[in-house]
Amino acid sequence: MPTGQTKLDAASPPSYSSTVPELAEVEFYRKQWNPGLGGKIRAVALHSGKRIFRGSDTSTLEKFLPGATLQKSEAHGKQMLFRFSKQLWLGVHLGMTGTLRVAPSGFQPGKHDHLVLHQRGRALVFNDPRQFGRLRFHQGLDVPGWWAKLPPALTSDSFTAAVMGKFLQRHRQLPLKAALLHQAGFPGIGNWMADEILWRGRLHPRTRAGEISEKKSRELWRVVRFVCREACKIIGRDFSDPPRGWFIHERWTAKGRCPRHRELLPRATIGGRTTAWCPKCQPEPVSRLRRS
DNA sequence: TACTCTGTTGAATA
DNA sequence: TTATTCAACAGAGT
Repeated sequence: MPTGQTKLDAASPPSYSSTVPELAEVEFYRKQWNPGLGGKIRAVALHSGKRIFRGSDTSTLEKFLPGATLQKSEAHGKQMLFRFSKQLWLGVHLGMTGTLRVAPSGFQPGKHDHLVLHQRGRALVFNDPRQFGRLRFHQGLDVPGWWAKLPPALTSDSFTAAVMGKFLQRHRQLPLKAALLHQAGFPGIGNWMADEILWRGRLHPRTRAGEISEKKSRELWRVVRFVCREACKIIGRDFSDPPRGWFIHERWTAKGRCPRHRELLPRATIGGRTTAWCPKCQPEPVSRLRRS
């Protein structure tokens, strides 16, 4: 191995600090099972009774999935849906610590490998130590109801500035940071993406969602689109680092500095999550200052 | 050893 | 109806 290289295989965690799956990371993990597309499931191994399967009957999964063929997969925000023959579906949410990977045949599941789909020549593995994720089994001609009801994907044509504006108005009292984390309006946005978006939009994370001007709202919409598209291109492809100059690189430690002018970034819990911002680019909203 | 921190979702509470 | 808080969980760090 060349000097200075970390020991990483193809499906290993990212080199930057976020291991938590958001929009782009989910897309990356979805593709990890691609080698199994078109392949028949020969056997299933799972940890029944684990929280990860909440709401699903694992015995029917064990009964019906063997013999079925993996046909297709899709990602939508933080959700994934795997379609099998025989009208079988597997919904996957990675939570905070979930991953998908391919292992060699004969794979022996470890403590946190809660689901293993054995195919000829390989095993499709779902691993999640903390089990904040979820596996949902569904039988039926149509996609599961929860999948059909997902809000417009942020990179799709149906996520318009008007749709976003309406959502912000409905939750006008929420700090923008909390609104961006709301999966019903911004499916796929997580903590680092929310901070990245607010920094680029030059909006303080505590700004109330209903408080921003039409113009600012439109800018925010453009930034949401940009960050989602770029992240999918960069991270979603092969888990590469976003380029220098992205806020993501600075927001992890107390020593982070604004990429624009090296201002030290304060950190606080906003919307229940650790949040970093630049006081120079993202001034505190006026209405808040008056109130306090 | 014991304690804190991590960040997602959904249930409970206000 | 919407906003806020907290439990679920496991491991790394102090």
